[in-house]
Amino acid sequence: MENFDTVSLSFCGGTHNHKNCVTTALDEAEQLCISRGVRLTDARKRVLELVWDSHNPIGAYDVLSKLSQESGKTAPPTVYRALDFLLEQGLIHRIESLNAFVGCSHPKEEHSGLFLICKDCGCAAEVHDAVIDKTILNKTDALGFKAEQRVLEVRGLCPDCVA
Amino acid sequence: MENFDTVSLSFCGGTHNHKNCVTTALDEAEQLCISRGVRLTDARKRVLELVWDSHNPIGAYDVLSKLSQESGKTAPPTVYRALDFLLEQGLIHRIESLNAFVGCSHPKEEHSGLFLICKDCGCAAEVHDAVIDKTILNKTDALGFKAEQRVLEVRGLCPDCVA
DNA sequence: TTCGTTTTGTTATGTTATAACATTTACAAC
DNA sequence: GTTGTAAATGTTATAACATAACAAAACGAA
Repeated sequence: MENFDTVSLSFCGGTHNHKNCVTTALDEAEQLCISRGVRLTDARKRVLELVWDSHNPIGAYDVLSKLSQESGKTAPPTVYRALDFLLEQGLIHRIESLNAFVGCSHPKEEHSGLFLICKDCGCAAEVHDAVIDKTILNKTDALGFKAEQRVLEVRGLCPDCVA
Repeated sequence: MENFDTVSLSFCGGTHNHKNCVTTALDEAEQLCISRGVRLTDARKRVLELVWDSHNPIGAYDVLSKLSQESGKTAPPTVYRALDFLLEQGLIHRIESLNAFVGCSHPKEEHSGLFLICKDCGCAAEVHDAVIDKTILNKTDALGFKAEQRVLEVRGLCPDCVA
């Protein structure tokens, strides 16, 4: 497995051209879906783009309203179905504590990230740490619990908002 | 800090008299609220009892319907207010990935648990592990993120359902 | 007993998510 | 290219989860 000990979505202060992130993510998604033999339809791609466009985690109904603005009346299932597809393919993550979604920048391999959510600016960074993964797995194993999915979210203040 | 490296709510198969758990928890809650100078009113106490009575995590509206059965018409804010109070006092935990609540058996000290949630039987065990706490804190500190609250939930199969 | 605070009641509404079924689209087999 | 089938989308309705706002009651200190 590739080394993921990185902050994949930089904190809000990180000066990066988010447009590039989006383009790259969409291209990767396209390739990935082809290689998996699944269809990244226009609707799904557009939802993925809207999720990425929003720098911060975005709620399903916010995606819905943006979609409605550009395409006329749209109903919740349209959005939820696209989101479900994207979740299945690992192209986005759901932040449980926010009921919101963020793009994933390394969807190739299955993984559970650690999400650092700033209560002040609302930004969310996805972090990976093999030690954390191992530590938690050790614990669940020791208890005879067969772990399948993990939710790990930390709420607090990002470096920019601490300052 | 007391040693919490234990499974505080046993897995569903654990043969324990749950009624005792409930009684003990209610007594403790009573004492704790007195010592903190906050009021564990009848409504709050009853909600706490209902949460404990349910061996598995219980949703706010399930609490509501039980409350309505015994006390006549009850509205959501009644339940949510009680749940909020109990959360503030650390007497219950919220499971984000289930939108549900569980009693906490060691509310004296503030803590963030690890919740093991069985997708089969629906049981949830609260576990504590200082190494996990430290590992995660190390990571957030290293990134300059000031952690305040943590959500750590693992979904899978409990020992009984694996077998 | 009076006053201010906390708690509860009540009504309404906001937010998040899915069920169920009709229609359309993609695409492989012929 | 037509046709059959599966996948995807459209559409309507509703379920599930949560809070805002204001009125009334209960509590407890002065």
